[in-house]
Amino acid sequence: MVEMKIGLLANKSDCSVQTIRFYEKQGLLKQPMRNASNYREYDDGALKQLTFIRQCRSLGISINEIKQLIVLREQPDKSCESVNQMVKQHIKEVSKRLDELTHLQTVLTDIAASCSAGHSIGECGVLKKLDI
Amino acid sequence: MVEMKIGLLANKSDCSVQTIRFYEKQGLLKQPMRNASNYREYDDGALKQLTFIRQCRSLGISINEIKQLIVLREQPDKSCESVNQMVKQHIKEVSKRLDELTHLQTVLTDIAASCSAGHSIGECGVLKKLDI
DNA sequence: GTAAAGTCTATATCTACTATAGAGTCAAGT
DNA sequence: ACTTGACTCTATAGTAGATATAGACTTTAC
Repeated sequence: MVEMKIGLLANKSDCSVQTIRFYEKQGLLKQPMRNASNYREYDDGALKQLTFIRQCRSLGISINEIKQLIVLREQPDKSCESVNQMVKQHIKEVSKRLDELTHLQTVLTDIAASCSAGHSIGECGVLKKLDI
Repeated sequence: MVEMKIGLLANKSDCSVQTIRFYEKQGLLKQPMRNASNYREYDDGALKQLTFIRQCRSLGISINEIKQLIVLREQPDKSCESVNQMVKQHIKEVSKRLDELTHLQTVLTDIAASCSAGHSIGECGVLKKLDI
């Protein structure tokens, strides 16, 4: 398929129509051609670009970082050091978040276990734990 | 200490001054007394309340849920079932997020490992992986 | 007396979307 | 031809949970 309108692109990319327009406004997707009715017309290149964006987003790469990656991709001769740094940084952040959530899980589980027999707010073990 | 101004409360509660005012506007903290200069004057009860709020927030409990908890706490005779439900729900969500992040970690690690020898954008294994 | 630090309100900014209103367009069915 | 529903358009507002800023006032320390 050579051309498609925004709805079909949304289908193909598992991305809502509004999000596509949002990415365009953010400068992640370049402005597509418009047909006689002012409808956006996309080609397969746009689908590729959008797929790249979604892949990055699913990895927790921010919109600003994606912008940088898009610029970098146009300069094949430059060093890819910053790309590696970005990925390593994300690994660090994810590790940190994993640690936090793991700890949170134990705390929440402990709190849940303290539900007392009476089941009234006044003697609620859960609320007592929340109160530190 | 019987009374304190917002800066000291912020210190004691590990919470910024702006955040305290924000919680007040959200209805989590009741409006404190004001001194002659219109400065907020807090007592230890406010500190306790704020500590409760921060504890809940650190557990991922939303502001709206905290509002509900605050209402519930005033009714000691009612059932604490909804409190338990809330905690259980959070445990579920944290579990889900942990799974997601664990998967993300493996994907990111795999991508990082694909950094090729050349270290140029053009042959960047990392960027190639991002391109699906 | 003056300067720094603290406080006040109101408003804007952040991230990444999501939702809505109101208008225009297009294709299928009757 | 007409209508109905699905699709598209723009512009604007809303979400969560803060965080930051501007401009004015007050207090505190020297």
